[in-house]
Amino acid sequence: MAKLAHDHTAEDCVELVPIFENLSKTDKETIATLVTHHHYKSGEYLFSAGDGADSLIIVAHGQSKVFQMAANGKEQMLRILQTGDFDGEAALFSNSDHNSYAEALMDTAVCQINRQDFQKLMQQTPELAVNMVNALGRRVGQLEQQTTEVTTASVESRLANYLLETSAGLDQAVFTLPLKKKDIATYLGTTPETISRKLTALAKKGMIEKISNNKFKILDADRLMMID
Amino acid sequence: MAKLAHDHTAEDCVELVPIFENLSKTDKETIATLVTHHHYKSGEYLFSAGDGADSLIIVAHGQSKVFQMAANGKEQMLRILQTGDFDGEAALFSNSDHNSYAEALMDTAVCQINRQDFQKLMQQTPELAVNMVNALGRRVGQLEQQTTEVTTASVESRLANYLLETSAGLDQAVFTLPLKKKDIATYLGTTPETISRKLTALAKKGMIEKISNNKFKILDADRLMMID
DNA sequence: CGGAATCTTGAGGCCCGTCAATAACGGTGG
DNA sequence: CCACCGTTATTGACGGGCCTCAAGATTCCG
Repeated sequence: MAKLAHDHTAEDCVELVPIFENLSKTDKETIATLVTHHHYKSGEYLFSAGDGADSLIIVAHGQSKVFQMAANGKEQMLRILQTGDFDGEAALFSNSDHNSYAEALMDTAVCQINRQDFQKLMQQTPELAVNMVNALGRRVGQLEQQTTEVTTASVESRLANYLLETSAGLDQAVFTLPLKKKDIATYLGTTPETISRKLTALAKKGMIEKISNNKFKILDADRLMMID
Repeated sequence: MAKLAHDHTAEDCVELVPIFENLSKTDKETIATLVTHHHYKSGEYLFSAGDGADSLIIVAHGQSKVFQMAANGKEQMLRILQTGDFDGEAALFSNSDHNSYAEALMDTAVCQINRQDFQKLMQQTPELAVNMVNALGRRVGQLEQQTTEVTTASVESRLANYLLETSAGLDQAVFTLPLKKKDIATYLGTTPETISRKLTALAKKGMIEKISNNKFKILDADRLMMID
């Protein structure tokens, strides 16, 4: 069989994912047998609020956004799922529904493990459970950070931090924003118009340089960090 | 020894706390030997940002608030620790520091378990690790909810929800707010002045009745729920 | 190349934060 | 029990940050 870009086997999934790290070879093989695969094209939904949540989802390849929809129709993005990330705390509890949506931002391959299988796995493999505890602990920390920033810092400050993090993650001075302005906006709890305005404001102050509408260069990281 | 209000033994702690539920008697006894106790008076700090985080903290009795301090000096409350709640995802990782503060709102008794002991416990007792995964999963859900509300809903709406939740928790029509306005404010991501104003606004609209400055009665729960 | 989606820019307004002064509360000690 | 003082709450005036609405420019992708 030809090796294609979307050709992922169960073993790939298990190898890729941090929560399965440092498990024994036999454990990994067991897990591989329990995993099912799905592919989603850009724009398709991995799940929607109200869907029954009966499995843990792991992103093997690609990128998806997870967001909630408030009563007034506003979106709030909660996180971007990258390769190796998982979602499904909801899936851990019996009879719970998703309260958020996950939409593929590009073609995305995911692995799923059924709730019951996963619970059994954790019972049999304490290492796995400990890995989960660590991963969830990290996530709690991130969310606490996000909550605090969104309520205490100005949009300009949040945007500056976002730019710094993004460029650091991509590890290059000139970088392309990986998201549309609308998505950046819901991530930072604001609107596309405001993002647009603040970006030109930062450029005018000489902290960043605008190469194209979604390509930027950090000019003065120190000042970006100090925006109130 | 006389039985005093603050007279809690290690067994009490283990019995009280959900994450130790459905463990075997011998497991619980083992845990009891690993636990140390501390008492804090109202206003004292259980820990502060920057402190080394080397143990998991469990509230055996009392109430404490956990909050972060933003760069500009603003507080953001993250949660209230009640009897049976624990904090310390930070404590799960080696060499990590607390990034938040915990202050006792009343006299509070806590149990602590050393990080290494707790990690070992989870390895030996998969049940415990699974309980932790469930507790952290629930917490992730709460935080996602808090993030979404704080960015998408108006202060009036957030306050209305807070009143509904609080009265539901206390299970009585007339209820006393368990927090000072300043604390409610940092919890909802606003200011005491705004809380004050919104409360009188809600009263003026006939949705609540103000009995005293911190005693209220819900008059129209349906309308409270529908505030945009 | 053409249409749709995204982005930009402007004008206007409102929610809410800030500052400040007064009032109410709560605990303490005489 | 009351006077006292620090903390907390209330109310007003004001301003600013950001959202909304709308129109035009640009980009994207088939």
